[in-house]
Amino acid sequence: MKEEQRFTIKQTAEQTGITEDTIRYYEKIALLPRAERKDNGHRIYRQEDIDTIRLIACLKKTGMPLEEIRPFLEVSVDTDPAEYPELVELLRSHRENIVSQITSLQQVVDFIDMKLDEGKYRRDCSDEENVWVEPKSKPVSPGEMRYFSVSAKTGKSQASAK
Amino acid sequence: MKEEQRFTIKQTAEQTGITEDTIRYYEKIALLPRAERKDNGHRIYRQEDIDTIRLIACLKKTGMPLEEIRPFLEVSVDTDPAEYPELVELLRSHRENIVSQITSLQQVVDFIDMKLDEGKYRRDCSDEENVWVEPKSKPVSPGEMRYFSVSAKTGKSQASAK
DNA sequence: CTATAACTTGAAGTCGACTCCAAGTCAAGA
DNA sequence: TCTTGACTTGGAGTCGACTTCAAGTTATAG
Repeated sequence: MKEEQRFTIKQTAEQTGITEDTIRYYEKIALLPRAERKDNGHRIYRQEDIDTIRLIACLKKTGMPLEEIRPFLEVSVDTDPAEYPELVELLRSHRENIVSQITSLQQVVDFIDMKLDEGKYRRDCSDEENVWVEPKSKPVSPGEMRYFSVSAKTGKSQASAK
Repeated sequence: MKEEQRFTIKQTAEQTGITEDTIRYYEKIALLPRAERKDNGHRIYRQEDIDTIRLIACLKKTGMPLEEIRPFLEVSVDTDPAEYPELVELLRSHRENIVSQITSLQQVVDFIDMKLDEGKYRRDCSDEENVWVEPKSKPVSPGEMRYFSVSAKTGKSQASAK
């Protein structure tokens, strides 16, 4: 009934944006489970594996080191996290981290906005007992930061001003 | 009229959360300008320097590599960025990066929330042609992500479940 | 039959960002 | 005077995360 699609490592790399080498590396350090092999020894991946790799990529983007990603992969497979209270704690705690990271990022955006539309003073950027400059303009153009939908622009800009 | 306060490297480290070694390292790679010295050769820092170091810390938190931070420090001192159009471009472009990073983080928060309040399915996390699971709960408890004020909790949680 | 492409493996190399070390200077206290 | 502490320097070492390499296998195309 189900004819699940299989992918080569190359296709997988293309779909996830993670290089073949890196995928093999993740397998080597057991971040990914040992992939199934064809008779000739070549790795094969299914959609599920691709999702996992994407999740890794996503967590990595948030600056999470590989070792911290590990437990997330366990919880993310099929488990009901309620059965693993320590994992729930982990999730909560990382959620806090991320929310605070978002705040941090938001401050940088504000800093940039401030610079962009006046370029005068400058304030600090600590997170304890935070004294931030008064937001005289928009905190972040509210349309741009709609939580969902990345607005199909390729997103990949790499600072490059000579 | 102004009696500007000076700080030792130790005090500076304490105030910024960056270690002395790292501060010296930043000076070594010229991310920070060579600090003034006392007669005995000891470094001295003023508030301005501390602000700069805090800015570095803040940008680092956003995952920006040191080399990319460099141009930000130039613009951040006293310059009106309008005079440096390439810097304006850099700022805009990094702003885009960050906004997209925030979206990415937001997705992780959503993933976690989803896991936390059901732990059933699992969706991917790519940013091109993004198919995200329907947000059945709050996108991120809206109070928590108030752009300003990190709500004086120490913010420093480090995943640690045995 | 041979060459090319797509993979495999284990091991070594690279790079960014620290982090540590050894040796030295200087000032103040017991 | 000796010791302690806070610093200085240059250089070496570490660590995470790749990235590259060399050598080998297998499948298909010319």
